[in-house]
Amino acid sequence: MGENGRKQPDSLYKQRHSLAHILAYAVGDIYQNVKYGVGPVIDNGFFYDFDLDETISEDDLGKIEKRMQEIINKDYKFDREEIELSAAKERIKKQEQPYKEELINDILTKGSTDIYAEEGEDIESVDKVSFYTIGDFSDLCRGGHAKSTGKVGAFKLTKISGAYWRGNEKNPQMQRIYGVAFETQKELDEYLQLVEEAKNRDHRKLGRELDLFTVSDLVGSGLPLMTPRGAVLREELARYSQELQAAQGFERVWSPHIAKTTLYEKSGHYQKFPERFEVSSIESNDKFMMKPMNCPHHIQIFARRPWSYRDLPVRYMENTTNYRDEKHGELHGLSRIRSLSQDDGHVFCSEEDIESEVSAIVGMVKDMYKSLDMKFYARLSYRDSSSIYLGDKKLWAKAENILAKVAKTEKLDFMEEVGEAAFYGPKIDFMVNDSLGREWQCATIQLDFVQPERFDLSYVDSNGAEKRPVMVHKALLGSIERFMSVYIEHTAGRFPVWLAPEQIRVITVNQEQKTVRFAESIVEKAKELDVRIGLGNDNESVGKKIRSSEVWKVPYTVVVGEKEIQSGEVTPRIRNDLEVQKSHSPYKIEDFLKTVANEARSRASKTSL
RNA sequence: GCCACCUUAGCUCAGCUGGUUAGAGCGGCUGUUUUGUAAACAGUAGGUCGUCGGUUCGAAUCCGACAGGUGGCUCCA
Repeated sequence: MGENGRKQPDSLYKQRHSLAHILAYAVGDIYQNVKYGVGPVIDNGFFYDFDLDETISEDDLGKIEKRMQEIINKDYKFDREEIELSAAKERIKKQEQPYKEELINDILTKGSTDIYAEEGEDIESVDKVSFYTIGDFSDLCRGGHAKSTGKVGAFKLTKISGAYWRGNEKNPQMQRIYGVAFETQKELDEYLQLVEEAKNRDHRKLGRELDLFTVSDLVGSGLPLMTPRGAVLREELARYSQELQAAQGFERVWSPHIAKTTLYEKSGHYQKFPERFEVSSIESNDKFMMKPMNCPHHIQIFARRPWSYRDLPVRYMENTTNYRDEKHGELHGLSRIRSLSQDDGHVFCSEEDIESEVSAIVGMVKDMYKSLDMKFYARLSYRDSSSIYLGDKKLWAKAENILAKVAKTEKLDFMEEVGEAAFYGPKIDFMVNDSLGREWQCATIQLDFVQPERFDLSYVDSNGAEKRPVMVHKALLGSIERFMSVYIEHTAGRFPVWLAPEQIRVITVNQEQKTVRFAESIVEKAKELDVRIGLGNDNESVGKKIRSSEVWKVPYTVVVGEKEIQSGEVTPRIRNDLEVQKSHSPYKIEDFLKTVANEARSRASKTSL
């Protein structure tokens, strides 16, 4: 029973749980020799795992749904029965259900079916288990059901997948059938519509339609290529991140994309990165690898010379690409790739400076997501009592207090989670909400007590004593490509002016010399002001060219013809999501262009025209 | 990597159970038109139907392998 399941309203939870049973009943009716796994409630519905002789495909879902509906129509009561464990074991043995038998055995030895529970650890005295029966289908189950099969709301089977028994790839693979379910058909329809909307906003679809990026089989999967338009978006985001950091004293550094593996052996990353790309040299015996992260490089830049407490904090930033050989099946558009760029940065400071440094970075995160018009909350991740965490316990406690204090003084919307810290230090992860209500981890601030130790970093304090600096890792966007995927879906490709690959499109009313020359003069003036402008001078109707500009989601479209040539004024057509109020008045061309340039510079999310 | 599904023109997709020269819309190109705020008209070029192999008189269609893609593989009676 997942945490997620528990957060649901009780009645909905019971309906979904009941549907899982009904699904199992239906599958048992349709197929021979069905071995049942587990069937829990999940975020928007339920699933059930089966071990079947034949493989089912999505085409079979309709058939199963139909049988489920029949069971629902019969309105069977959910009958609860409590029996002794030993009797239950016998009963299941007779049914020849090996998976259920394993569960019973776990209850017997561990008092729980939790796969993470250690044998012998906190054995509850369980002597009875319950079975729930509907019609002639009976299942071992803790409970939580609707009164009868007729009271389960609206559902739809959605997909099918392979899933290992108890999530362990050494175990047999079972067939998992997923369903979504809600109290009413209306809610179900709304949910399905949201899924549909998400499909329409899929960044891979928009990436193609708006010509932002491409993938090539020859270059390799998970290695996206940025087109001119995509490169603009990417550069603008990256530039903003660096401007925010530079304002807080971060200096730009640069490091090569490969390094000797000994660097990562020393940092401790080598063992922790089985998904590394190794690089061999024909000339030398040294082993190299593509850098999976940047901290060891920045550490080496810091370590080049001795430091005084007067020099601290030292802050380095670099927008650069890391390489990680992710599992093939996990690659996805721009969000899960093998060459990911980070707006990375590292601070080397004294313990006393942690608070002000973290606070400054929190300030950047706020600025960044305000400009991007996205809401977020913070998750403070602390250590628990387990032994995986390295570094001085007192320092940990102090640092965790500092993070909490900063979260309060910065008035962050935050939650605290014990046991979620990195092994090298506590952290703040920022969870960004997109316009469809989904959550993404983007920005992060991580304290690190381990790497300064491993690389023996030091500075001289005011008493002349050698001291160990603390390291702070930070990223505002996280992976820039991944952020792009989130942002493309958040905006549905309707970027604000400062990020739009094409900010203005000039459309000609005809192809007469005079008109074309006038349009070209506007393009030239715009370019002088660093405004990104396109020219729509095809031999097409004005309506067609306006449509094209809309389809490409260009913020401003201006049509020029005789009238504009005479007046020297244009009436920009504004993309509707940017409009504050509708008052399309004519602007002198120079004023219009300057306003657009200013909007871009100020990173405004709405138009001021 | 594992499970299921998919792969036909630059894009979106037809092509029924194998049967003449594989189709459409958009986009591209050429021409006509010279357009005033979300799609003018006509013509035309694009495809060894993902790759390789097999079955067959005959394969886009059936079978197999491989490649690439999509959804999932975290939710524990």
